Amino acid sequence: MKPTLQTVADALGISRSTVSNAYSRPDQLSPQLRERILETARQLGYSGPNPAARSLRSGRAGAIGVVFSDALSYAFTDPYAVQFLRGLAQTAELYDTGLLLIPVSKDGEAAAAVVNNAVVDGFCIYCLTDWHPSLQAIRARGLPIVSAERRDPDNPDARYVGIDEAAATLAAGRHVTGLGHRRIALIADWIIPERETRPVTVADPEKLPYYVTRERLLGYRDALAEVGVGWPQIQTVNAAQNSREAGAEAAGHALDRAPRPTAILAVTDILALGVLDALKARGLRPGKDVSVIGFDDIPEAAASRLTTIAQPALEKGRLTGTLLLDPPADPAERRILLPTRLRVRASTGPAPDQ
Amino acid sequence: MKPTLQTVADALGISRSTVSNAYSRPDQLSPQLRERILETARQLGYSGPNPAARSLRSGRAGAIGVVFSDALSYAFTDPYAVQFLRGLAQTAELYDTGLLLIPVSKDGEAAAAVVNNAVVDGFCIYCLTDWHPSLQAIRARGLPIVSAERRDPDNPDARYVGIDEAAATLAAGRHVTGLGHRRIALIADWIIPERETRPVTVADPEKLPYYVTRERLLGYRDALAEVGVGWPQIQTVNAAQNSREAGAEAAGHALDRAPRPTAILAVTDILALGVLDALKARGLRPGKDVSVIGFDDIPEAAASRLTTIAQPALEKGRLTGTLLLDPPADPAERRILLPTRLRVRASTGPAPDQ
DNA sequence: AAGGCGTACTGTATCGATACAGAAGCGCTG
DNA sequence: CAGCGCTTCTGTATCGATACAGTACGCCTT
Repeated sequence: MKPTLQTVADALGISRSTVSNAYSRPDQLSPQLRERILETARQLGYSGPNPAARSLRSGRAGAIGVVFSDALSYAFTDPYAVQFLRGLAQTAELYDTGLLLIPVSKDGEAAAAVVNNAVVDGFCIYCLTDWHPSLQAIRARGLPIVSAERRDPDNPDARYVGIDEAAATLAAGRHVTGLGHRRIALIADWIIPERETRPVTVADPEKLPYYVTRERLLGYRDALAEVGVGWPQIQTVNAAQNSREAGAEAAGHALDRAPRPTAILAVTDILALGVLDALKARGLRPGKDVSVIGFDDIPEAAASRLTTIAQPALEKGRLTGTLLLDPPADPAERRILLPTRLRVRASTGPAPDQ
Repeated sequence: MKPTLQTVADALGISRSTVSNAYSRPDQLSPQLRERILETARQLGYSGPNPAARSLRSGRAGAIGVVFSDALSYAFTDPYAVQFLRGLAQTAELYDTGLLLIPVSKDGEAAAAVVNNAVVDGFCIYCLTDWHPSLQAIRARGLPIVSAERRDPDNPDARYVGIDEAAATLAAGRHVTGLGHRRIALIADWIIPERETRPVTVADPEKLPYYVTRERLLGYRDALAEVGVGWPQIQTVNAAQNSREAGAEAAGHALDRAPRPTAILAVTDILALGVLDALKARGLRPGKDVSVIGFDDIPEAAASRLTTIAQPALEKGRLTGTLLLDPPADPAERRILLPTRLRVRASTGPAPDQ
């Protein structure tokens, strides 16, 4: 039989409450008694209050849940996501809090079940499509939620840390049009719910379901519209997932078609690196024959000389943690928009003469 | 007031147990009643059984704890660690289980507190020095433990997934001595408990406290002994941490000393990449002027043409998860040794004539 | 009609702690 | 020495569920 608080209390002939205080509120008893209690506990092999019981009674969990729409393992494949998580972890550490990574890749019922089972004090949501079934499960829990992405359209007061996605790609788009590019392809994941890499026709980009993809494409749309390139003239290719391979395959669809686009704009660096791979495979020179832009400025982007939009991923993670664990009193400070910056490197250059 | 099981039961005039069964054991009641219960719950805004209460009563937590000795954020910086976690996450996902990342960077008491607060069904331990204070806290919890590293010296029956570290570096060391190298420097983190980058003298490598460093260095020692190079002749440099920068700095200590070593063997790829940086900074050619070996075979290793020892990190993670969540009945199968492979690339070559 | 059996549901004990109100002890004041 | 306030400890109610034994009842045997 595992020892409990009661076991220790009985061994010393004192009250259970006092033993509890020895662990949780050292100021409530004399140091001598506390030391005696801890010593006795050690001898009995009692390892401290049962976390589940403590959590039930106190209402605190000592962990925050991190919910990802994709397979949980995705969290570890994208350097941007890794960087974000690192920031979040840094804050969590400050507050002696654990990070519970929650997989929600399954169907609705299973996803909700996992969310409902999580012993946490709050949720950080991240890369969730607007319609994801786990979202309503998360809301139903009634715990604090911080979006690491966007203002909650249903609840404008909800906390979030984000960037102005559309403004970022607007600037990048202007860079490209300024270089004379007019024949342009856009590559993104989650344009369509299906996981297929293929050209798609998007009637109205405002209606795209996944926030990040939608906003970034809208920024590019607006930049191109400024120079008279209408949305229907822009080729869009869906990538099955956010991976280098999918990016390369998607780029293939754009490149192996005449006339070839002079610029390919991807919504993430991972996809853009795939585009560079596709160029290389075809003997095309980035920034000369075809210009390429990514998003995130992951470390590999600099090494590959990829023009991209930098966003402060680590800071985003840190602030997300702060909003969750120690939110500022002023509600206005609970909504944070971080700056982005266009990083021009060798992968963009003047549009080639045709 | 948040609704509870009782609220729902009262609303329907049925027993609390039945409502509980509707969620946890659907086979115990008729589908019609179950549907009515779930519907009522929905209307009352009841989001399912409270996880802490459920966990307390049932004894199950639906999460496994992952404990790191270093700052929690370290988990996300080393590609090897990331790969391992990915594998672990894949298995966790199969069992609808979350992954609780536990920071144990603090002093003993704080580290133990965090471990004792974790609502988990088991622990995966990983990169913990043998003496780490959280270790005994983890053991005291009495939950299943899987080491992602090594056989537990105190309990040979304990589950683990590991590799034969010493055999791996023995093979790598023979590769180096076969190329004629005799003047050799070893670079490792955790040779000494202090976080300082500097040359150190290790009287007896068998006594090094950190398992991985110890075993890998012992393999190299044995390989060198085979060609008559004794331990005292080998230069050892401690790296303050497992980072590229520390690797470069450590390599500096070895390189800026006459006579210069012809081979530098590092215990991780991250450190070895730093060594390559240091060579570059000095105009030295890897594999010609100085040979370099790493360990892990992270993706960057191939890109940098680094000779290294590959270990199946993803598989290690997956199997660790399986041992924790669904251990094989046969105890012998609970101890797994995975294969490693020497990957010879351009960073090693014949020892230069002097 | 008595007996047996399976299904569907109920009721109570219990998981292991914390919250909170209250009691005891003790030194100090006037 | 009564009265007060402080510190230290006690005792009971409670957190929200699950386990498990037990009841009720319909249906089939014999």
